[in-house]
Amino acid sequence: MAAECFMEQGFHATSIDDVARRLGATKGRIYHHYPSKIELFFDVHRAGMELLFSAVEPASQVDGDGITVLAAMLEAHAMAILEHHTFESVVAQGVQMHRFGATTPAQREILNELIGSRDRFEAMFKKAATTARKDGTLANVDISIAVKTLLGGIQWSLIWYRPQSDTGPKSRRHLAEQMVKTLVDGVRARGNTQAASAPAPARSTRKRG
Amino acid sequence: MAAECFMEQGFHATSIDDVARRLGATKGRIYHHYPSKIELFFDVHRAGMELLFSAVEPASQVDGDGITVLAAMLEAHAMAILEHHTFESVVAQGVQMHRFGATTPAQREILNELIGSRDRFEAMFKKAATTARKDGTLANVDISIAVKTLLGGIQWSLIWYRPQSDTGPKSRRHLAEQMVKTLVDGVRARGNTQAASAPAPARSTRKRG
DNA sequence: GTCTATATGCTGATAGAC
DNA sequence: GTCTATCAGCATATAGAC
Repeated sequence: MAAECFMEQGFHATSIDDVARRLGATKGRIYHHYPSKIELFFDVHRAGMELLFSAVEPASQVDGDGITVLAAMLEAHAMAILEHHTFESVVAQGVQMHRFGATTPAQREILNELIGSRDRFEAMFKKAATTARKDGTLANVDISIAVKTLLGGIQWSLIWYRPQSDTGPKSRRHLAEQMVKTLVDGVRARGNTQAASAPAPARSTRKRG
Repeated sequence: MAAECFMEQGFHATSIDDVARRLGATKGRIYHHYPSKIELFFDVHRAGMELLFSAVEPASQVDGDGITVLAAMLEAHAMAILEHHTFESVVAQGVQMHRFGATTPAQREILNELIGSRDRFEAMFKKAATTARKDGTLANVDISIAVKTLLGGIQWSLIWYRPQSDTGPKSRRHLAEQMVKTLVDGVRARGNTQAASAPAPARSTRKRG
């Protein structure tokens, strides 16, 4: 499936001719397999979601306390995003497309199905966070907002990650580990410094200069 | 400036007629002020970046240790993103556009300038993180990756945030606080549980079932 | 300054040859 | 199944009236 040009230019900027050219063929071939451009897009979207599920579901079954499971899921997600960033860019586009755009009722229905799977995906992380809460291993945060923020921290790598600067699975693993460490443990130093006990960030806007 | 329809449908899916209609006018008006569609887009992008700078720069001057300053900057950034999410969506699109697309050398040059300001923006956060490191208030993370992850966690709200479900500045403030708390303090419970001392997430994939 | 045509090119989709 | 025309519609941009 060479339909990953959607990633490079976006759905609207990508013409069927572009896809066909990259495939070394002409439009005829594509329209033989797909009735319309948007259904091709949906298919890529669907494949992207399946890749995410098959990466994260096993991770949700690891042994350990709540936060350990959540961290494993996040790392699996991060690895999947980096490895299949072409597909996952399309997924992200689909989410935005759902938010507005989709015109015909038929398209709307398919999009709803895809967004539904997206919601089930997020629910997996919420469930893991809830388990960690009961566990006592989750910090005192709003689970819904926290999960969106965690996933966002990882998914934003779709924007800045450049695969060509990648030397292979090892550097991807390093990236994934660092992202997850940042998100799970935070950037505030742990331990017995005075900063670690302050519960909320200061909001004074008094200036120095 | 009603050119925020770029946010709703994206650059390519938005026609000049769309923008003009929302403005209660016709194309003539727009082409009188802007020579082309992409220059209109660039102008919105530029405005979006200025909004970010004028939100975060004051926050970088608050009193406090390194992590406190960083947290204040993140919260200011989050508030700006939520308040001006239309403009910031355009900024995000511009980043992706830069990654590939931009065809003519003239467009490329303008985009480079805009992306340059984006890099200066990120550098502010890296500088604050470096200060916090010297401070001892920053956790042991890769600063470059951590900053990208922190900003990503906030910026992903561009995708899921629905302004209509917003009851005003107060709920935005709540969202911003929760996002920053999640990012700065992490989701792992702090304190004297056994989990808090484990440095890295487990990577065993042994299943239960 | 703002509007109403209008030119020009591109793109999604179709029909039919091979 | 895949390719080569080809149609029809739409979008950027321009020219000129008011």
